[in-house]
Amino acid sequence: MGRSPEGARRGAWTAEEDKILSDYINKHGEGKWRNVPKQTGLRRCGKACRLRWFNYLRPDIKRGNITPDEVDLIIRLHKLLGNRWSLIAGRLPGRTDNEIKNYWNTNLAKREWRKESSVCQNEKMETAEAEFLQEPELKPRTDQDYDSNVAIVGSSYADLQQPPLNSTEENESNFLLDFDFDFEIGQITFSEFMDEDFTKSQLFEMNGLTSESAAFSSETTDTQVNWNACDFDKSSETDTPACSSEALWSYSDCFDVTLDSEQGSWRDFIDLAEECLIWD
DNA sequence: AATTAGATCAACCGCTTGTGG
DNA sequence: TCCACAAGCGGTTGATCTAAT
Repeated sequence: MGRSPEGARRGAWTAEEDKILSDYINKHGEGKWRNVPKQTGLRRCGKACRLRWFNYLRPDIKRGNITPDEVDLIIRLHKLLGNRWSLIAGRLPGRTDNEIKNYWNTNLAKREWRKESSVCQNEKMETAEAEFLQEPELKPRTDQDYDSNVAIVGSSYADLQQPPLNSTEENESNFLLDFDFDFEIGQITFSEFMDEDFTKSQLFEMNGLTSESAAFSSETTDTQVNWNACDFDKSSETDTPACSSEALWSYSDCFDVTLDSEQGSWRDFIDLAEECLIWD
């Protein structure tokens, strides 16, 4: 869609316009936004109607200040996802992508930038490297953890932080710095996700692929993984403790994560996963 | 009280993606 | 496979508010 059609009103919405739009959506449901102005008489383009509904009129919109918990989550999600506001908003019930984007640009971006710039460049490099290479701190599992539906991820993923056992210095570096994957999950358990999807050898088996260097993909009934140029090899493991969590991780969006020294470590990713599990 | 600068956020715009014929 | 249309997304704009002078 391009510019607003000739004659369409622009600028702030009036209470009357809001009521007309709300009444229409409540009666007919969302969708067919182009029809909305025609059928309601609103002098707004369909796109503007959609935006107004999603960002302001929806009944489940949460009003009021962003809480410290939400701020923390936004920062962590942004670290992993970048400016993918819609994805970030999807993990903050009642918040819109526009709201989060505005909040980031007016509050957090500057704060994060100041934090970043206060660290000496050399120090920063050392810290990032140290964090990246650090062993993950595995949380002890307790009954309370299960009761509160907090997912505790076991040591099955700890191995993911390790370079391939037979790695050379060169591909170890690639593993740590250039690991890149896309995945799309319908609804699987976290243990399935961790134990199955991250096993390159299994994926190769599933696809009958043999080339270590080729990009490859796997499709099962509920999981799709596209994995590129990964040097990870888990096949040499003899004992992989099962992940303790049986919580479902429901995540229907395509979730792109690039794990490199700039964006974060495996630990960041696992932290994020835990956040998701707590909500679900 | 008036002016100005900076902050905020709703709304807009252009582009991309998804879908159906 | 192509095309047209609808929907979604993220960057940007500009009106309004607020604090400082």
